[in-house]
Amino acid sequence: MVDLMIRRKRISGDERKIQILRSALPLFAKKGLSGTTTRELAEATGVSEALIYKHFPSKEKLFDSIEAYCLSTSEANIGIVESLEANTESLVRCIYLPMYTVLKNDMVQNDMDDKDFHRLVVHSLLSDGEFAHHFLKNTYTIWREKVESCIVAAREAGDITIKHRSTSIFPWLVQHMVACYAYKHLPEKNLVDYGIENEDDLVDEFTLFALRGIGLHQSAIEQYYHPSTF
Amino acid sequence: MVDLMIRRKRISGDERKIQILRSALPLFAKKGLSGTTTRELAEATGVSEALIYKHFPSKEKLFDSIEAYCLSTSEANIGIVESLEANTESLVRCIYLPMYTVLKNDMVQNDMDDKDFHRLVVHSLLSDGEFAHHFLKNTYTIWREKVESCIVAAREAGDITIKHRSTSIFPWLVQHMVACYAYKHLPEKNLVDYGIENEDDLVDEFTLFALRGIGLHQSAIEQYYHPSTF
DNA sequence: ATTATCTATAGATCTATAGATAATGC
DNA sequence: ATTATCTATAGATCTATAGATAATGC
Repeated sequence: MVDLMIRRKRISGDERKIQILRSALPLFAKKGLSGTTTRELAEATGVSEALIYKHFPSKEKLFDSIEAYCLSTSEANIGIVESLEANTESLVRCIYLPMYTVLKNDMVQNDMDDKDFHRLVVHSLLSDGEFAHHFLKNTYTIWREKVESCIVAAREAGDITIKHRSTSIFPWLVQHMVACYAYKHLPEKNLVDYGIENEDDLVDEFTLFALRGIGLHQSAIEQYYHPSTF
Repeated sequence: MVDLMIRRKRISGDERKIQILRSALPLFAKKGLSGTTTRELAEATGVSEALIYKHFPSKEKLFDSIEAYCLSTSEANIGIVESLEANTESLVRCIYLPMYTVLKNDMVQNDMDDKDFHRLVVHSLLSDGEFAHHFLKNTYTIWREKVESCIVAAREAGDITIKHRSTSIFPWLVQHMVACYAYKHLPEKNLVDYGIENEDDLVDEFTLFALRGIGLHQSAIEQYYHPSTF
């Protein structure tokens, strides 16, 4: 009762705090706030439950901290997008980018962090949507504005001639395509069969569908869509 | 301790069972299996917790029964789709149908059942995906096959000329568009701004985007897309 | 007699805290 | 001396069952 205490390696408070955040993330992502117990959280980090409460006042606050942590560490490929000029070529690149990022990441790697991030977003859709809102804002706002200005430029260049009621709908529709792809790939079970094996071909088809959907002329698509050079 | 027992109106076992299923559905949909307590389930139906266990052996089995109940009562507009001939006009109608169904339902009515159904699907995406799988199969299989055969017919009629790697990808992309629309509208918080107020206009833009994305010629779209007559 | 329903409660588990102990760094 | 960590446990809550009681239908 005295010297049986099993002690882990002692590390600094800040280090341990981040360790807890990191090991709690996949648990909360998969089982949600209510589905994860403090016992599981402690086991995942390899510490006692009491230690978790030294760093976070409650399970809820730990969950909140994880969301904040995720948002702070997610800086999309914004730099690339920001530097693009507003023209038809950039439009093609802008549409290709999220398709490539999401479809290739989710298929190829076992990059569980990406999946868990999406799971947190989906959990948020089932609660108040706050986290989903911040995620969409962080990740997509600049990209969306760029897409819109490129659509305007493409129209001025004569590469789009059909009438649009709104340009802002298109980036959202593209986002919907990739988001739903990601969501449907969260479970192990295969939910969709696109009839396309090759990942690059799938990215192609998603991108071409979207570009046609936006109303970009086939000639412009053929001129500017060369994924091998992106 | 003897005659203080508060008794509800006594109804038949089968009736009560369905009553429990129905009042448990919105709870499970919103808070998930682990987030809903037996106490809440009992209160929602207005019976004791013990009575719930007379009808269902466990909370998990009750949840399973709710999923089964939902699947059994969801018969999409399959009849309409099945009767359509495979041609370009049917393609346009087929794409319009889910857009109209989901976008109008979710926006106009306070038809909470539809939202809760989607919530159950989303919860399923966070677990094993079984329910989502059955939902997709039930609701979309016949529709998907019709869309594919219509695409083939439209190509034969000369209304689609671009090459496709696969026809089966297109119904899925359309499904993704409406599914993600529904998911993003689950929380009260407004997550997306399409820049279009009018619901019919929004259905239009979704549908036209998809039809163009499939590669249907603009002339065919103009010829066949007349939502007011659908 | 059978069925629907309740009260009461056991036993498990979960969240959170109190208080002790060992390692670290000044 | 301060900090990191643990054990032990209180108190709440949750799932599920046992057993009693009242209403129904034959």
